[in-house]
Amino acid sequence: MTKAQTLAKILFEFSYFHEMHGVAFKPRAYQLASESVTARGDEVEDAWRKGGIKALKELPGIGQNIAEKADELFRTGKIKEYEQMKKQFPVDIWGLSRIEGLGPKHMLDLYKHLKVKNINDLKKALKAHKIKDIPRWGEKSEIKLLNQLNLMEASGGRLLLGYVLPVADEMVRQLSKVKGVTRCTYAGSIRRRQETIGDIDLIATSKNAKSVMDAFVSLPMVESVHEKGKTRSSVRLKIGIDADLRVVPDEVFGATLQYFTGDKRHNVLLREFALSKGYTLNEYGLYKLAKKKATPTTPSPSSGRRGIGLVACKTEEEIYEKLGMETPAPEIRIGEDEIEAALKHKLPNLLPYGSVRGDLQMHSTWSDGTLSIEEMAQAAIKLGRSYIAMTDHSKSMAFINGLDEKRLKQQGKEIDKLNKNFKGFRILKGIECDIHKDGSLDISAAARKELDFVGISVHSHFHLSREEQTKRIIKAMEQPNVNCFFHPTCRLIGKREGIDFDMRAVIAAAKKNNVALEINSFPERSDLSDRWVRAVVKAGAKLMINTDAHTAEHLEFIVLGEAIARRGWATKKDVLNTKTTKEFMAWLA
DNA sequence: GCCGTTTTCGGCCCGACTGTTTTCAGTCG
Repeated sequence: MTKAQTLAKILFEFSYFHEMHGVAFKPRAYQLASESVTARGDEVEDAWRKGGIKALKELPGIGQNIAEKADELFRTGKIKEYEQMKKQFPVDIWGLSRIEGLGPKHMLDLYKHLKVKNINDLKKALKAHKIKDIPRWGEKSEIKLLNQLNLMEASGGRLLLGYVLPVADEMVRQLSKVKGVTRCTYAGSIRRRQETIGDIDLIATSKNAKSVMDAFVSLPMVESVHEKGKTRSSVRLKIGIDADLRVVPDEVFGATLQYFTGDKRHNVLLREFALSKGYTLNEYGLYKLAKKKATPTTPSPSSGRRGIGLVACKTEEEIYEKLGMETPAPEIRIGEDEIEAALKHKLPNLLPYGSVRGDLQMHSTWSDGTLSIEEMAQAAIKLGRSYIAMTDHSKSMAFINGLDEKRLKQQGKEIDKLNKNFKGFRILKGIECDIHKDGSLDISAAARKELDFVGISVHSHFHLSREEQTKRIIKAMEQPNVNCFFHPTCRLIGKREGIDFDMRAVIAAAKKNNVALEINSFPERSDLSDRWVRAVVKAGAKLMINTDAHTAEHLEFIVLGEAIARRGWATKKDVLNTKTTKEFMAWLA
């Protein structure tokens, strides 16, 4: 954990601690401060280094008291008040809070009655069926808690792509600098851009494998070493997953990359197909078999290295080509119909990374964002966007200062003013408009008409019946001046299942009403998922890829959304915000 | 504990659902 992460965690724990004791207002203050620190990361410590407590107080949500605590942490590595609090309440608040539905009051109950301090204690208590006997708890609460624990653990051990990718990039960067390394990259689920990652697979080519291994096990992000061999090592990373490194000779890089990129099902299908054509495929290359009939044993790596019957190994493209097919992009290697399409040379021309020109969902300090409209715009310009839509929340979201029609109008004036100063960049006046239970919208038709862009989304009534939910969403889509349906399923990976509705009916309604479906790039959301993207593409409806940014750094999530689009076989024409500003405005009109 | 072109003191804006209860506490967004 970086110091900023530690600080964010401590502030979060203070928030829960105060909340469980019924303290007013402090919980929210600590919560906001925690989020503010999380959003800014290492910038917080940088600010402190430059300007001490005074600089810390400049950050939103941080006043005298919290600035002093941060100062104490940065100077001494500890916060006294926090240590005292932990003595009084030695509970892993941070860890337990990952369980959905387990809030501060319940945590206090569990500790007071059953001395539950962490996940392990909780499991024991659940097993002994002791939880239902706590006052105000019952059979159902116990079952629900067990289910939520299981749901969290099912996703546990896997981390979201968006948070693993920077670590993997940094490992590749550092290993590439090691003397003797010719090439280094990641393969596996990261290269395929799966939404969650179980471990990091790295490949390097070098004539001096040992020096690469030495460097690998002593990388700063490594916590401990499982094994260290001549060509393969495995380590535990500080972020809580493993990383494996394989070192091979440079000549066989393509074969190794193909082999370790997977996925498993894709490779099985590909190897079966190779066998049927009289080849065999392993991590050292594609080999022609001597006899027509396939040998039951896999050729040993040593025979592979000697190159007996070697047909291809330098690049992936060479291997796929010798097998008579196009090379499927890593993102679509899932062992379904991609090999068939590759053989027919009918693979789609996937949306290239960097195609998105406009980002159409983001938040400012007008609702729950951390930066002003201008700051968000400047950050978007820096990333090369041509246009953005400012889509703060609507009034139903009162707890985060959602906008009513009046404030929306005021915000529009601010945007008009800002737009006058931009050249080749435009802020669209937008809203993230709540869909009410009955499918009506939170912002009036008259007010929507004044906006450039309207996104609609579900933030309430997650548990309607499938029929009601479908009806509600379609009714919302049929309203005038609606352009995009934001994070359609509302799922949060590892935390919350999506809402239940008839997706195909909604896709059809989207097409009919000219409403785009969003690919929300925020790592926890990744919503729509790759599977639904493919359904949208097949149905001929349109997509938009947005970040849902609440701060500047979030704007960089767009590549994650592009990855989802690629995994869903989307091309440039399927995604509306690949259009130029002029084209996009024309579409809106 | 934070915040301030309505305040340096006095606000901090809600509403639904669930599970436990016969009136409400806890959680979420």
